[in-house]
Amino acid sequence: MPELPEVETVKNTLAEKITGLSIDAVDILMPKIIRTPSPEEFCRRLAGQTVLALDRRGKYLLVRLSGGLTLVIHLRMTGRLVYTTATALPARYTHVLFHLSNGDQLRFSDMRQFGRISLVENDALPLFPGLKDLGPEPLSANFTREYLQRELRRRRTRLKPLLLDQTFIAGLGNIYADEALHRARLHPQRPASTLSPREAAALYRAIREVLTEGIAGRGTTFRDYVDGTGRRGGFQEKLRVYGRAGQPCRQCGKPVERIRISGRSAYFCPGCQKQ
DNA sequence: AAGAAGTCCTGGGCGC
DNA sequence: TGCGCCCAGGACTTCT
Repeated sequence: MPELPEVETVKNTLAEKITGLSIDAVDILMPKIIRTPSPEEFCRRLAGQTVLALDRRGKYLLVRLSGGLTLVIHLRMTGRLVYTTATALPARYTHVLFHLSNGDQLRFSDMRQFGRISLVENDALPLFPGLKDLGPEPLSANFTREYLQRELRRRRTRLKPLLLDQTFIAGLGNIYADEALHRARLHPQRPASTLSPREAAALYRAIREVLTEGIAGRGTTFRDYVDGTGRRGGFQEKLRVYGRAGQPCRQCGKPVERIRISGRSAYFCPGCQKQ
């Protein structure tokens, strides 16, 4: 599941390949993947534009183009964006093909068809649904210990759903949220407003640490994730709780537990993360 | 207004 | 062995 470290890795690997190239043409094999504008307008407006740079905001990949346009791409669960030669055999579930000016291709594939691609004018980006309400970037200077502490105090919800709330903090998903809580030794059910300043500081440190290490590990391939060149991540080897129900905690040896919190699974160690 | 639940989607794991 | 049920989950919409 592409979360912040995975999207950052896709961004970095693709930037190397496609920056400076232009998009000659686009084939849309599954129209619903294009959120906006219409598929026809999407192809027409994209043709001839040059890739200026790649950025990331939360789990959104932003492809900055000439003509004052930005491609906004969300991979959701199983989406992949991979640079290939034109002759490479198309992966299963390939839904959109971008023909590049050097003869190679950028291909979007997605088994579960949850991912979405939009073409947005730069002026409209700050208002774009999904982007406009995103919380702070956890690795930027905007995300401070004070912000986290202040926001935790005024929320009545539990820690796990709060970390998944993209308007609270951008980029965390189920994997890194569980890993951050384990590192901070905090129970996922803990009401956010009950954290002491010391615990809030531990959570702040854990979030930044786990995301930084995730990026250094080139992301987590739990199932489907690959980077912009088709390579798997390496951080799955370093996971302490996510997907490890029944296996011993790497810190204390107690078996990792899996519970459901507001419809989502949460992995935690009952020894390290007391209620 | 905030929080919870429903929706989309398909491969894989499990039970019988 | 094989069928069918159910689960995984990010963001958006709908409900309470």
